[in-house]
Amino acid sequence: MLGQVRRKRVVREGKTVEQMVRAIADMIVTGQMLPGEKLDEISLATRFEVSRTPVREALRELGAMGLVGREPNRSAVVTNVTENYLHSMFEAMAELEGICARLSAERMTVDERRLLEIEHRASARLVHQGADEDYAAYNVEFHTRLYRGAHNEHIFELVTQSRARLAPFRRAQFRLPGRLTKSYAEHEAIVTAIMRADGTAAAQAAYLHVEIVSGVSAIFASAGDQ
Amino acid sequence: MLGQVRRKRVVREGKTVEQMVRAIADMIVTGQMLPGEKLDEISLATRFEVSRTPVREALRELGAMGLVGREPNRSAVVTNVTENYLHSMFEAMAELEGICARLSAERMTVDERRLLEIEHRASARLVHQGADEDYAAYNVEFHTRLYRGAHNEHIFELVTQSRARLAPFRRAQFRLPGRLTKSYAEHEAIVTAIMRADGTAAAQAAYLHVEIVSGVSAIFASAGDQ
DNA sequence: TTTTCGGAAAGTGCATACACTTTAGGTTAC
DNA sequence: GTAACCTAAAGTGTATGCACTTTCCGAAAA
Repeated sequence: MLGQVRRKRVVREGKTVEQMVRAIADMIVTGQMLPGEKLDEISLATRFEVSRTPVREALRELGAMGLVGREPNRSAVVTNVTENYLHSMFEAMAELEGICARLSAERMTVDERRLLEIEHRASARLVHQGADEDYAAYNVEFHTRLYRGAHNEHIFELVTQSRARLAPFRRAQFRLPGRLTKSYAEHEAIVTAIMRADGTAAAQAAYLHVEIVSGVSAIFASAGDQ
Repeated sequence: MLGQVRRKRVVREGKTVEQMVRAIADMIVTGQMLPGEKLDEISLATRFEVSRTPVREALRELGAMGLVGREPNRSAVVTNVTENYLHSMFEAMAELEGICARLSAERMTVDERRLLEIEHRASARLVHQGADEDYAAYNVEFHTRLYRGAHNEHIFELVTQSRARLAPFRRAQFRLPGRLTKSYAEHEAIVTAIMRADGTAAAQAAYLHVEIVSGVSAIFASAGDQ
């Protein structure tokens, strides 16, 4: 059974690296890999059953995305930011979400508005059930809707990218008692303003919402420091 | 003299890829390479006197930065965006600069404010001389000062990255007659607002400034389309 | 006991090799 | 003359090899 190496698809679709990037990014964003953890090329190569070459390319891309840090001649490391930088990311997030909310209030189509409101109302059930996992998933969707509603591709990319980078540091915010209910109320303010096409109010409500999340998450972030 | 291959530094500082990224990015941003142009790995490898391996990593990174586009089994291409996307980038830029200006108005130290004003006044000379090259260089500095003045690292990164991606499409704006003088006047409005610590006015002035640049540059962008 | 030093083991950086894909001409069929 | 096909050349995707660097650990020195 020597050399029985199951040649994975010999057809070249050029997707190997992309898949690895997604897989690794997901592990980082969902917290299966923690800030500070090392990512050595050989282990990853073994894990994904490829050679080091595509692994290196994936790490390079993750580095450019800001999810891992790289220094010459040493292993890539899941990005761990200073408290100061973390704060700047939350602030940036608040500003960006504010912009998205304002633009959404001004530009969302009738359908987009309707869907936003319907889904928001529906999320009340999750709050009452105290289903934090499900609410967290809904929450991601809610914010994505806001980003899309701004009808600006580049801003969408910026805010999405920022959110991914921030994700490893804001885990588990909904486990705090009462946070679910408050989050719902904050969403309510944003939705209402958007339905009224009141850009200023929407921006303000969104900014406040992120600022609160920032405060809640910071606790967890500092707890995870080494 | 066979195999006389001038071993480039045998010492591994791990900077090869980084240097190439910078070099290529610079060519794209300064317009030595135009949107749509192909970047084939072999030519680049020859040009930089390295093998394809580091070239590929550099291209991967440039791809993540948004400066080149990549598709499976074909050469990397200098990013060429749709008019729609270009518009979204300009709008994002205006929003981001608005934020930076507002935060600068609120947060710049006394020294930063002083320097901003002094340099701004000094740039009047370049305007009178009609030195568009030099003014363009100063202009980059001026905006960088604004980005830094916001005292937010992440926003600085976002806006810097966006500016780089936009650069290939806004070349030569200062060659339009009268643009230099108008640009100076717009800067003046921003500087004045910042000196007065009037965040709202600064944001508004900065937004307007970018919006005007956007209009001016769009002409060139569409002229460069293929 | 702690520090310092040496050297093997583990890991990164780049070159090279080769399989596979796309591209570009030229040739044949219509 | 044009369209369809075929094939060689050019180019990309990944594996492998080797030089170099970092890391780790045990032995010697303080």
